[in-house]
Amino acid sequence: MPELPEVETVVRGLRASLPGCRIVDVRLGKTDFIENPVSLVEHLPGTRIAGISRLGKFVCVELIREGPAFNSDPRIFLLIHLGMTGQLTTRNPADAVAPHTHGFFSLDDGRELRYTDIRRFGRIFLVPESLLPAFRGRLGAEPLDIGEAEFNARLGSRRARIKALLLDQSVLRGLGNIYADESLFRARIHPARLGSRLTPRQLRALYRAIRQTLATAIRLRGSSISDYVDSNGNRGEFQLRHRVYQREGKPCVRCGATIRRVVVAGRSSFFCPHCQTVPRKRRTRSLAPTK
DNA sequence: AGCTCTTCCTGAAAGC
DNA sequence: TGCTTTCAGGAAGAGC
Repeated sequence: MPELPEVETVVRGLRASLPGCRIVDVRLGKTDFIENPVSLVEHLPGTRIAGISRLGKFVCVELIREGPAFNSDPRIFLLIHLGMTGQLTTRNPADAVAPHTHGFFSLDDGRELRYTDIRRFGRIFLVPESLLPAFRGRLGAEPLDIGEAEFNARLGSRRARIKALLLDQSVLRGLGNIYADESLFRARIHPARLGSRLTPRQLRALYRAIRQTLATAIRLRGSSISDYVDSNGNRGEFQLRHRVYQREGKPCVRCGATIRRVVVAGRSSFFCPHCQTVPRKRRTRSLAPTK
């Protein structure tokens, strides 16, 4: 499933060849996951791709409407969330169309940008430039940009479980189930521990673990565990480095204990019960000698 | 504030 | 063998 490293890989691939191209035609299949399909067909043809970037798990395509009619607000942003099974690839029109392909964006150089999404958990919508800051404001901080002090403030003050906080896109933007679990393992923190119960040392370890995990995953072009492929249709390799994710019942690479799975924040959470100690239940003072 | 449950969707895997 | 059921999960919304 595409999380920050996968989306970053897709974005880098698209950035290598799309900027400068003009969108000449838009065709859509099923549109129940598209916020306003008519607006795509109306507004995209004729725009030029000025840049491709990533906002959390969103691919952000910067488009410029050229011509005198658009002097006031010429810039629009096409936001694409890949959901669970979304794929964004550049193809030639003659290439076979993969099943569940629901978006075709024809380019003036003859190629086609295609959106494929088996489960249609993705989202596609347009944001005018004037509304982009508001959209960005609803998302949390970029995990690779945030400083340690702000990281501590955002996570260390919260009484929710750390796993829930890592998955909450309004806290940090871009982490999903894989990288949350992998980062917690590397920081030796149990997923059910409360943010406010983390020690300064643990917060530091987590901050570093997230950065290191994401950086390595980007270097290996993401994790391909089900449908993920990059913009050229290639799979990533970070799934080979997973230490806990989907490794229930297997030995911990660090200590040999058996990896376990629990549900935290409604999500499967894989962890090593030896390396990531279970938070202690709150104790009453009954342990003190009664006399 | 934060938790659980539900909804969306499909295909893989488990169950019978 | 083949059909049916269950499950996974990102995000949003409801209800507690």
